[in-house]
Amino acid sequence: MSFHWPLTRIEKTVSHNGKSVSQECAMASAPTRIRLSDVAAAAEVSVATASKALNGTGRMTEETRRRVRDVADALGFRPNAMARALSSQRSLTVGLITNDSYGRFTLPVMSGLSNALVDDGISVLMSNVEDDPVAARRHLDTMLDRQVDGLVVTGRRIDTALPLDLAEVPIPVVYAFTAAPENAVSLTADDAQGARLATDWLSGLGRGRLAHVTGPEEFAAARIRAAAFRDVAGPGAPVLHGDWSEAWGHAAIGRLWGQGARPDGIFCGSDQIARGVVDALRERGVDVPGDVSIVGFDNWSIVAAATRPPLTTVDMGLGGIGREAGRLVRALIEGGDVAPGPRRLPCRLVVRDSCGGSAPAAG
Amino acid sequence: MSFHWPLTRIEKTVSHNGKSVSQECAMASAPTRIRLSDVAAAAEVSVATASKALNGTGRMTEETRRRVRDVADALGFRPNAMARALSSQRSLTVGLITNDSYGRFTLPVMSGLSNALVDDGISVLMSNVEDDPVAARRHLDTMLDRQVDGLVVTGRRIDTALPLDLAEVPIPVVYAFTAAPENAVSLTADDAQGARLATDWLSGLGRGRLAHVTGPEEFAAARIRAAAFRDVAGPGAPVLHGDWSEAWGHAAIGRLWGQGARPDGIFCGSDQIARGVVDALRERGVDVPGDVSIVGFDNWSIVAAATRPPLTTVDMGLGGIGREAGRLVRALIEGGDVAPGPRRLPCRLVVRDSCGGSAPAAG
DNA sequence: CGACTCGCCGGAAACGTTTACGACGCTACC
DNA sequence: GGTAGCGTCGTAAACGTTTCCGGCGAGTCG
Repeated sequence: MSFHWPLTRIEKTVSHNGKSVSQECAMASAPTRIRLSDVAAAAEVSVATASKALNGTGRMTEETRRRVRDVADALGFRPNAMARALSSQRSLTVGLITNDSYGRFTLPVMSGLSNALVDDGISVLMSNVEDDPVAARRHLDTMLDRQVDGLVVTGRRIDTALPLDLAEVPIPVVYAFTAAPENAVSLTADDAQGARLATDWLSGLGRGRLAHVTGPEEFAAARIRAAAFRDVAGPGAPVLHGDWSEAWGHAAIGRLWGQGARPDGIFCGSDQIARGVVDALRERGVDVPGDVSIVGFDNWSIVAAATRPPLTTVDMGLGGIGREAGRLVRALIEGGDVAPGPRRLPCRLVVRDSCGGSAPAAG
Repeated sequence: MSFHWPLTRIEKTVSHNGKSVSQECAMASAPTRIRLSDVAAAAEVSVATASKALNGTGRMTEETRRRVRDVADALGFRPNAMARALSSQRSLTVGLITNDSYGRFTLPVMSGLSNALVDDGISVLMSNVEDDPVAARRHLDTMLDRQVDGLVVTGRRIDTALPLDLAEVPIPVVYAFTAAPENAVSLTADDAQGARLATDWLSGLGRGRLAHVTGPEEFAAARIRAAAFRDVAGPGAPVLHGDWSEAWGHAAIGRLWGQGARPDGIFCGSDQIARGVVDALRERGVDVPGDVSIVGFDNWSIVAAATRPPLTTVDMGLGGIGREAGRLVRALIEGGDVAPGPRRLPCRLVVRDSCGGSAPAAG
């Protein structure tokens, strides 16, 4: 049921002290929002009862409750969130802080988060703090002034922490897709499972000489994925660390081919790397996916789809991470006990054309 | 001055009815925020005076005002935004609605917006409404419940409108970088100026046979840029409309070269198109920037920097658009008279390597 | 038939600000 | 010295909810 501003006059029947007064409020020019007291008056109950009726609290005849609800619906009543917040000491608001200036990771997370919370009437207060601690502190303070009930922190990539110390913040904090303190509630993609998914897919297609081209070894995600890759592909399978760029993907092919290693399946640590790899192979006259199958990571569709051929890649489900962050922060706010520590959400494989074949034999 | 939670005990000196009572509130476990009444008590004035002192309203001795301010600082007082909102009927909050799921355009805008507003204590409530009108309505209603003072609407590209009718919304709306109703306050990049910048740059480098490869003609931005391009390059200069993709840039080169037209300067409607163009030229053995100079549009650094050679491109200043949107929405909220209609903010050229040469002769 | 119980509902006090209005003390002038 | 006038500050009523607690009606049992 959606709310529309009252464009007509509204009859308020106020019954007070036994005598019933009918008054009319003209709202041609400045439409006043319906207040709870208006609903109460129209339903001929007290404000207290109206509040309880609508919130499902308190005890009263089912008939009364229904009547209040019907009246509220008819009048298009929507509670004033400010008043509600002031009174209940809960703002029904969570803050989302990010340092991902491009939004590539953050926006899907924020979207999942806000969708997970909007049905509870919770909205998301967002701000982007570059890497300036002072500005970050100012944004955080503004959120705290606004009595946010919880905080979600996200970032541009795992391993780059925000310039903020949230240890003393008096509200629940959930870290999503960013570096988190040891004992915090945090959420990331399951890199190991994602890497296995990719590697299994390659070997399922009959690719036996696998290689992994990925980001810097300092990144936990890169290390975890590399380890999972070796679990499947064998301890001797080559793993090349570089940076997260196309240029590195390009260079890595030069290095592999220069060494005479000729993998027939390459799992890449990001779609950008994969794109560099595919381009380098094409330039060398190596056919993808004929000669070599490629799997990327991120499912950054703008890159994955523009690559020729379009990339088969691992999707981290950022939206899902956002939704789960919403669930967790809500649980924490409501006082539920949520075990601290990292949580990993499964990735899924998005199949496009860069691997050839169809499903692996095993199905 | 940043706010830190009080970790020590706080002496409150309450003077009431002439007699002064000193009481102590222990806050070892649950730190209570300092309220205005605490400040007032400590400064030995009334709550009203304290409020006026801190807000710079009302009249009082400069000494009193300073004393209250000093006490507030010392106590680390931060006003409760909910109470303030309820009382003053202004939530000090603006909503940002987008339908840009990737965040490529939206996040810079939101960042500029929130930075423009944070110093006034205004924060940004954000939500991403895909293209579902029902969900969009729900998000909007939640924001209105929260009494947002204004709304900024942004999108993934000019010309795709949000599935929302904001005509009846009782608060100011500013459209930033998205399709807007005729008489609304809206903000976009100055496409004509940006296109002239690019084209001038190319001819300044001595390129005389210019072409323009851009997005669909249905997009106003594409039409405007094309017109500006022809203003500079001459009415006969070829303009090729396609979609906003790399593939189209690639294909466009095939078409141009197939026709025997051999431009020596190409202005592209997006960095993605430019990338396709550059790749296609390389594949044909045409040297960029030796034989042909390329200019892109968007300064999407992740694409522009990954292209070989890195793209010289037009930056639309999305952050600036966000900041200006903040200024405008604040002005509207404060009742200032802002002329309706579209506003265009200047673009700037970011010079990388895809044009060769250095600055044009004219400087 | 009266008292006790129980369930439904209402009165009123919060929540922490802002702000209209009025009181009070001071100076200055007649 | 009384009073007008001005400038400071305090009292109290908002803002729109939630929630504690108590009253009051009806039903039941002695």
